[in-house]
Amino acid sequence: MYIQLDFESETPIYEQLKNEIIIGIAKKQLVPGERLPSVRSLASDIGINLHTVNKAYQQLKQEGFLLIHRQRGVVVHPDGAPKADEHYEQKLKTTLRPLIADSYCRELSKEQFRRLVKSIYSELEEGKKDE
Amino acid sequence: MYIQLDFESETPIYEQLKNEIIIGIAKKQLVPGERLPSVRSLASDIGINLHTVNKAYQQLKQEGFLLIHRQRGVVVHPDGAPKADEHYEQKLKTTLRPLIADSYCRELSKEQFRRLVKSIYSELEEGKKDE
Amino acid sequence: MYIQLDFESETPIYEQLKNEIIIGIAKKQLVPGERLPSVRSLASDIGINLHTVNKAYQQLKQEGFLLIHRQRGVVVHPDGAPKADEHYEQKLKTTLRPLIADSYCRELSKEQFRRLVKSIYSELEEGKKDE
Amino acid sequence: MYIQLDFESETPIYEQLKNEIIIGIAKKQLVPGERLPSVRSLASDIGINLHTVNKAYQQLKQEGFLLIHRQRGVVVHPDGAPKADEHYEQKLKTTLRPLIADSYCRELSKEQFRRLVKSIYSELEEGKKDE
DNA sequence: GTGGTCTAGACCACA
DNA sequence: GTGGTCTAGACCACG
Repeated sequence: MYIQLDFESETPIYEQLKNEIIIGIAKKQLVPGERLPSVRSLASDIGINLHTVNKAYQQLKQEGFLLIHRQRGVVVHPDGAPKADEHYEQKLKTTLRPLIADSYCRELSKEQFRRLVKSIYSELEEGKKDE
Repeated sequence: MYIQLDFESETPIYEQLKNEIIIGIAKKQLVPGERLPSVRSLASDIGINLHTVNKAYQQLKQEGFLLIHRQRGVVVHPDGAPKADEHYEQKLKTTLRPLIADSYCRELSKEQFRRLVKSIYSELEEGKKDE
Repeated sequence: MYIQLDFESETPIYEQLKNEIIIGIAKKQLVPGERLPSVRSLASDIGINLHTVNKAYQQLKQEGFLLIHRQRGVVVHPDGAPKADEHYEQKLKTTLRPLIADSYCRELSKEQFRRLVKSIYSELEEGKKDE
Repeated sequence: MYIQLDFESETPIYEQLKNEIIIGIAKKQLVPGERLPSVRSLASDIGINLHTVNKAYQQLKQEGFLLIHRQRGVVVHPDGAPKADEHYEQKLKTTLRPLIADSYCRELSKEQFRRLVKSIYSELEEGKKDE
């Protein structure tokens, strides 16, 4: 699994890292129960700070994506991530609204938006092969 | 036009304000050429600092949504926002990917996602009435 | 003589107006001794504030481009503008330096810059015809 | 690299600072990838407010001269500034026109102007030595 | 009265 | 220690 970070991005590195891991899980490149590199080794692999990796891991644990065992280290949560509920949908909607409003102002058509979303789903579902 | 801000949110106030304005433009509650409140009056209306409003205005000007007219003050750009191009779509895709991956992990179905997007488009298109 | 103002420009209107008049003089569309419209009429023609026109006229008088008679009104200075001296050249250089540095960083070649300057001189010298 | 500001000037401090940095880049006293002082240290060095420095940095980032790197701080953009295009040339011409018209009225000869421009190019190209 | 500039000082997120 | 955000208050240029 490749982890691509952009050090010039507005998005904090730990956020980017979280995203990459979540995408990895969505693509099934990381499967439930699978072990992730240790904080230390991942940090040195990517060339970032220990604390940064740790922050990403901790938050993903908090959100139910990862489990952190004392012995077995960090693993993808065997039961999968918590399921989307009403509250989750509302939050997602609040995030999506400004993005869609912006694209709407720029005259990106509904159809174009739909295609864009579809292409992302394809990426995720075809993802296993890219590993 | 109502502007609702969440002062507890992680999202900076000026970002929320930018979003509200963009949504207002998308809903056609703010029309091209229309004048926006002065930084001072809007700031005191919302109960925030004028510099915060100014930052939002400046960035929206920079992005092509607003114009600073020497006689009419701050106005919605008469020509509308810059049109979406290939680069814009790529940026949007990069923003959307982690959101979709996350919802995918949480087993939010494609159909549910589609409905969510559709409901946002409805909001925007019906928006004029809410004014 | 056409006066084109951009109300969205960073440049103050009175500055733009001054520039237009100076360009008019350079192009000999305005000749020494020629009378300019009154503050009042020019202001209403262009659709700007009296004070704005007045400010432009006053500064041009200060700089030696115009004469303001009580009876004859505002006229182009019969003796022409004050000649460039060493101090003037230094000031010009200070203004030009950042412009050239900027274009230099953007890899605009010396030759391109030279052509650009030349095209402006041509405009000025051919200007009489455009009147 | 020396930064000389004139606190009495009409030109805003942040503008002067931007100009100094651009000149520094043109002179290759600041090279692509090189790190700039932090807003705080530069501000205290020059004796101005950190927000003023920040404004200059932000605008230069926006214009493509600088990059904010999460690890290395503020750096000169590794790819150099964006290249001059047709639009840039037009903008430059608009800026140059009044300057040239003014000097033309004051009977500064084309040749004198040419020499002045040339001397600025020399400054820039010899600049490395002045460091 | 409008936006633009500048200062000062505080708190926070990030790495 | 870095930049990012927010507040507060002052002065000025512009129209």
